[in-house]
Amino acid sequence: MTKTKDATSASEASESPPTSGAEMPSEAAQAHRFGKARSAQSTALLEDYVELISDLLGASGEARPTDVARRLGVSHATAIKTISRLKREGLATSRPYRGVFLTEAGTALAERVRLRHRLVVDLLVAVGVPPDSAEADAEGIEHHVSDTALAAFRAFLGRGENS
Amino acid sequence: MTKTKDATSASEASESPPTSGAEMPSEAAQAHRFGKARSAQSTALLEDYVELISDLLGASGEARPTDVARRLGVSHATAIKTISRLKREGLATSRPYRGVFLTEAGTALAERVRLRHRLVVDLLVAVGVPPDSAEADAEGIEHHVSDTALAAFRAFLGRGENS
DNA sequence: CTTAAAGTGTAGCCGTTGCTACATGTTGGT
DNA sequence: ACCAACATGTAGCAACGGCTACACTTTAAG
Ligand SMILES: [Mn+2]
Ligand SMILES: [Mn+2]
Ligand SMILES: [Mn+2]
Ligand SMILES: [Mn+2]
Repeated sequence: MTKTKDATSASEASESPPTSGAEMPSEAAQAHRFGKARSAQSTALLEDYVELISDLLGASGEARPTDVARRLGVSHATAIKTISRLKREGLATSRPYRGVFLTEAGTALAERVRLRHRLVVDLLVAVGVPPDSAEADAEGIEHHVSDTALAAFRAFLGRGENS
Repeated sequence: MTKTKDATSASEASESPPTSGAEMPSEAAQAHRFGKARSAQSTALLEDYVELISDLLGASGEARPTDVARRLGVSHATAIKTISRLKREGLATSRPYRGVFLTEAGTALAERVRLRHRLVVDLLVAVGVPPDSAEADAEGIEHHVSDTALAAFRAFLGRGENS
């Protein structure tokens, strides 16, 4: 390697910590925030599946893996694998060739997720986002909105804790 | 197995597609939305790394892998592996034991991400979300806000295309 | 009833993002 | 100059979420 260490000669004089710009949050606080965002990501997929299955059940009485896959834009194999994760986590049930259904926990989650989805879309529209964009962005945003923020959204929209 | 097929006897009469509730979006549109949310997820991590590295460089002149790891709340091995992905994608450079730096592309991305982050926080606060919650939620939300929505946010906040 | 189409399930692959454990390099204190 | 502490890098593991390919079952057409 012949390490020509002296390469660092010119730049080592001014190692001034600028300290000028904006403050950075504490390490602990920042790590906690990033951790929350990561864990939200891990549940986002489950939430989308449960909400979609609930919609399909409500609209046509059944939720077949292929329909779920087509709506999500993934292969049926992927959908089936994720549905088996839903079952593992107690959110859904399914018997071979008989479609997917939601457990009580799954139904409750779907309800919460559906309300949250609508609230997020409504808030985006209320601040001026075009409806199509609002609907598209909400699909990702919804999974990262805390209950605290949801309450604020409701207040802003002039709804008293319902809807 | 002895498949007693007649088990489906009682329930097969009313296979009415309710069709009553809310309309569902078209399969294609919905799949497209979910796909966008998925791809946003895949860049979210890169965005957070780049923004954080930029912050560290601005605040102290250097961004060491261990600092990045502590701020993100992950192990240093994880941080190093992701940093190597940043390098692979042309966003960062680093020489062993010498810290991480951003390429021009990385710097540009960091700038965009920082502005977007601030805009999202400001909008959340403007609609009544407490600052701490706004900051925490923004960390996840930011990665799913389209340029269209950002423009609407700016307009809502009364800022003409800057900041 | 027979057969083709559609749906379902399984297996095996890959890339990403975590982790722990261990090995190696750098640096500061004495 | 030395050694201990710290930082960095590497290896190997696991879970997740994609995919394609193939096998099987159910449903629909004729
Ligand atoms: Mn969603
Ligand atoms: Mn949704
Ligand atoms: Mn973020
Ligand atoms: Mn951010």
